[in-house]
Amino acid sequence: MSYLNQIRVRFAPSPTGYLHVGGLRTALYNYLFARKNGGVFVLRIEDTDRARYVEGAVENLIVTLKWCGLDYDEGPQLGGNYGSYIQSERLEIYKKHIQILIELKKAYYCFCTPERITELRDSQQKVNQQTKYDKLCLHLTQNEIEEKLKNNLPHVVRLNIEIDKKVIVEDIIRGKVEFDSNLLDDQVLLKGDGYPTYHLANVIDDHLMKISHVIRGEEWLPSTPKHVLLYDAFGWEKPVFAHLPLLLNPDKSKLSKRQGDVAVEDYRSKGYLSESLVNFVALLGWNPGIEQEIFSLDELVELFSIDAVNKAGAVFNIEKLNAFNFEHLRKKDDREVLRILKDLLTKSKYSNHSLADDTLLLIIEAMRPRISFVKDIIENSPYFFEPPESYDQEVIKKRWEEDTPNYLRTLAEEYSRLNTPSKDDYEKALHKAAETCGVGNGKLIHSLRLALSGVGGGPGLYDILFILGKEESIKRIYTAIERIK
RNA sequence: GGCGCUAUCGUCUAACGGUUUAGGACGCUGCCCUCUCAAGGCGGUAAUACGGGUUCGAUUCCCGUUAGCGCUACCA
Repeated sequence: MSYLNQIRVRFAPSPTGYLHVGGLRTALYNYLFARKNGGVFVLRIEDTDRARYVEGAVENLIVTLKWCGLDYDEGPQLGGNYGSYIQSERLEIYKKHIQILIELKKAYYCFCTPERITELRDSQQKVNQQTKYDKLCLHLTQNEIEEKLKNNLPHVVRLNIEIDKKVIVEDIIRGKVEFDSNLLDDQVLLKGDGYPTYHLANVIDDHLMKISHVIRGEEWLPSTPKHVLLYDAFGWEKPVFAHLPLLLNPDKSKLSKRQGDVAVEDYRSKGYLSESLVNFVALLGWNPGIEQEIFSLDELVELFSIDAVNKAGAVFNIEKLNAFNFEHLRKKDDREVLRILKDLLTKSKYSNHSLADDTLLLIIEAMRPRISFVKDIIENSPYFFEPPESYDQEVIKKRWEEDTPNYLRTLAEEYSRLNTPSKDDYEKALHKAAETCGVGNGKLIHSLRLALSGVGGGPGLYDILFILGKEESIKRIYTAIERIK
């Protein structure tokens, strides 16, 4: 009877300072798998590399995960029955287990200096051999080992890989993958500083934390046979493996910093909605087989199936992410967009604007089909927050004629007679002014737009008038007459 | 170099041997709508890497070639 019948998965990042989008995808698939199957989602921090530790990284990771909506059931700050969930706090556990391995002769002390290892590797490389430790220290006698240990000689502990063995990795996504043990290196399990390597720590923790499914990136596939050997050495039941396809740069290499943003935090600060990022990343390597593409996190949980995950890597395509953001922004509640907009305004040069929420809501309504980001409201239509600083030359050339000032004056006079006008009133008054001038509406419409906004495009003209209000609109008309040409 | 993984439009993908003139989305693009810019509606563009098998029939199964990627640390 398996003791892994309760579904328990984990996301096990190392605290390097930020959450990589590839990491987000891995975390998301783990989360979706757990939620879909009534399992438990564990967060575990793999901080066994002291050199790479970044202050505050764990806290940041948790904040970012939370922003994405991925709440974990056990982990740092939350606790659980299998803690600690931070590997640097589990050193004694690893030491205890490494002793078992040594007694079993599945692992052995190695006193070789880093220099010797480097030399060995170099010489192997020179003759195009695979690089591998030569098991020199495996042949030390018990006395020699004890002597060296007594003298506190620096050492590591290595996995003793058996020769001539076929190691099979069973993977949900890729099927059976076979490795020849003769090609596997005697991996360091316990480092000179007493910390375990990933290989040792992840196997021990996954076992102790009763992880049933290891869902992680494909870059781990080549080292999985070592993990399998470790499970076998301990006599432990193996979890089910699922190696996810990689997220790729446009040039198809593994997604990296050099070719754009990779931190979830970067996308967050650029104004992407977490829903968009999560939705987009979910569809990189998986899809539910229906034509719908826009999903909430809950819908993803409902639809998710680990069996449907693809094998091939997927390019992280910003253009499509932007389209997802457009879609999610359209679906977002008015009040939430308002909250975001007000927050952005506070940080902008319009921080002392005096627009009421109702007016901002009108602006949001007018701009929503024209933007992919909330910040675009401020960037694309600054005229809602301040009078135009300049007027688009192209539009002037095309729409501003000799008689335009006269038409606009007539229009302004018409508008000044209005009393708390509606959009409709603005339109009717414009028609009337055009008639008075004996010209088509178009002669007024385009030049009026230019006078009000300084540009040639944007929301409906009467929407702009209504949002700006009568006084401001008239003021802008006269200003434009003065300033243009 | 060795080992491993992968291979459908430019990109993300659908097709779980036959319902396929290979479907959708993004991008690009044409038309319509229209006070502009968008949005929206209706179209268009563009793919099974190559070669062998298996089969009555291969995008789908097998083998090889090629290409891409990953791993090859006392990093994860």
